Amino acid sequence: MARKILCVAEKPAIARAVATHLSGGSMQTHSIRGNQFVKNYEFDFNFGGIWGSCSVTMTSVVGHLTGLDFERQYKGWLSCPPGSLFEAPVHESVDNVRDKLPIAENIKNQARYSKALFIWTDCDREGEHIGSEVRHQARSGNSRIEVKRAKFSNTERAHVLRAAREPIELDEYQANAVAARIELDLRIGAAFTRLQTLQLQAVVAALKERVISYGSCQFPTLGFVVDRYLRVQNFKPETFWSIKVMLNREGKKVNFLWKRVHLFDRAAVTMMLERCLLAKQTKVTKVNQKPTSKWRPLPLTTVDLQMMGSRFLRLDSQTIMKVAEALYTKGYISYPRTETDQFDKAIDLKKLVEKQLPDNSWGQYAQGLLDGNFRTPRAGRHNDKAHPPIHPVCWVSPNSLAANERKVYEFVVRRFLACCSDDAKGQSTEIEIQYGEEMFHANGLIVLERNYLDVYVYDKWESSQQLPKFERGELFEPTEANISEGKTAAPNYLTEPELIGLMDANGIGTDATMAEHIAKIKEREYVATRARGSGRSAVQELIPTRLGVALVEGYDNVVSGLPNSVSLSKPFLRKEMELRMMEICSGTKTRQDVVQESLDMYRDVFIHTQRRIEMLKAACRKYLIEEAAS
DNA sequence: GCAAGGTC
Repeated sequence: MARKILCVAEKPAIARAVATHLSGGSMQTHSIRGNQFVKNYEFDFNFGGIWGSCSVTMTSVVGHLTGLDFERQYKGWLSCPPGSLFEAPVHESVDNVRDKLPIAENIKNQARYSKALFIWTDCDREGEHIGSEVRHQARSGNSRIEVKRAKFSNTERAHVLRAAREPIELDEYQANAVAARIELDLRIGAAFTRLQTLQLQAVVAALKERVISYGSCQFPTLGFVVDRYLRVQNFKPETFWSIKVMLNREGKKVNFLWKRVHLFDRAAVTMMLERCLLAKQTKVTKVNQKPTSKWRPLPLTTVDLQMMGSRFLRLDSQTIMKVAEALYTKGYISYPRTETDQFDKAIDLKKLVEKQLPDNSWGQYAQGLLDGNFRTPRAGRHNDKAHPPIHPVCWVSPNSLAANERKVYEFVVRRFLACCSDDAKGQSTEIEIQYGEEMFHANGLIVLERNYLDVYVYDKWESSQQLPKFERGELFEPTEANISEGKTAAPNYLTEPELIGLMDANGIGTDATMAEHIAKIKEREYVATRARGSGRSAVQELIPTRLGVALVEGYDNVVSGLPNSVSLSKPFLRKEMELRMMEICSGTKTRQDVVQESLDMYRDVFIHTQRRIEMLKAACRKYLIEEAAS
């Protein structure tokens, strides 16, 4: 067999899974020198039309292979004005940390003897860029090597075999979009970080030796926390009034709620109630009884895992991701970083359900699914075309898991079984009445079939008190009708699941990094966590520190004079960068265009900040000296 | 001593 193909995946686990399928399980495994994670797998495979029978070496990288940095003379913080980092020369090199050099060497050496490089990185934007990094290494060993990539979105056997026989081209546009992102994040992050750190350290003693970093993701993340904090601080409660109608019938109390909910004008409400009382009788205008259901959850994505996890498992998002990664590495659950909330038709879900039969808590439930209760999961609207939704891969005894691992594993399994179940079914009743000119309603619910709720203990859906009988058109005199008074309540401080939801909705960070950004602004002491409530019902809330508030207020003051008022603590700038990346992907803009445009925009803000640096300093003095003293 | 994104 003369021809050799070099396959390179994005991570060791994919290399192993693909090699196993292509070789039918009979590959040879070799460790590489200098890296404990990456392995080379050797076997023969018939690629069909394109390359025919070949010997194959399948290996991997471990995420990005290279990093971008400034030339040496710009590395010292005092070596140049921070603003010059917008233009300073940069270079890409193999990261010397975490044993990446041996991985690069391995690819270069293997490429020497290979006819073709076959890239198996994830089929997303970052994956295309990692593929281009791999290509660069391979070409340094063999400049004439042919380059292809595999198109795949999971490691099901049939799917992998087809991908192996239908190679496509690397998407240069997507790789370029990522290259632009990398350069912008570096230049903008470093320039602003050095500027504000050097300037603010000199103002307040408390900031000496502290790094005050700026990042296009960490600042908007901080902005969300501060925004909510200010809304809580500035909240003024308002009194409102409402009309309540109650009827005693068949020994049951029925409370009717006002259609207007409440008003802030006491006199008006009093007058409305008086008109009701004048009418004496109320008339039933609607009796609506209909079947209703509570939908089973969607297949699990990373964002949902983090949001539901912080809410129900009492773990912060970073812990959840660490634990999920450990479960993935041990082969218990699928890849935990995914945006996909729809299962591919090719996945044999019943086989996965069957694996859970031995479990003491949910084994019986799983059996029920196999005995006829199984339903095809709902399909959400997201598909990253790289990974399936998070699901259990095999059953694992709770005894062999650490406490946090057990919690996360149990959540993943229960969620998966819930997805494969039927919706909960019930009957809802809505009674609407007219009393004078005003409308009121009462709602009832009877849960008839719990279905997925039996296994998905995190959702609550319970029958309300049963309503007595009403008939459309009937008249009755209410037992009570009066005014009730209430006060609007201040919003709560932001919780971690809420913050993740905001980041997700605004495109701040990715599924894999959102937890890191939150951890980063805690590490920088821009925000702190505090428990709201106590015991089992305690919730962690995020509260900005004085420094966090000072930075947001200071920058808002700085840019308030700019014509299109760009705020560094709002998500808009990041969103704009995302839109420009998409333009590179669609071919309407080049990488150079986008880098130039974005740098011009941020350079404006930067120069403005330098000119009005006093406003930033003043905000820090205000919060860190005056307030600390008072 | 800076970023964000991969992954371990």
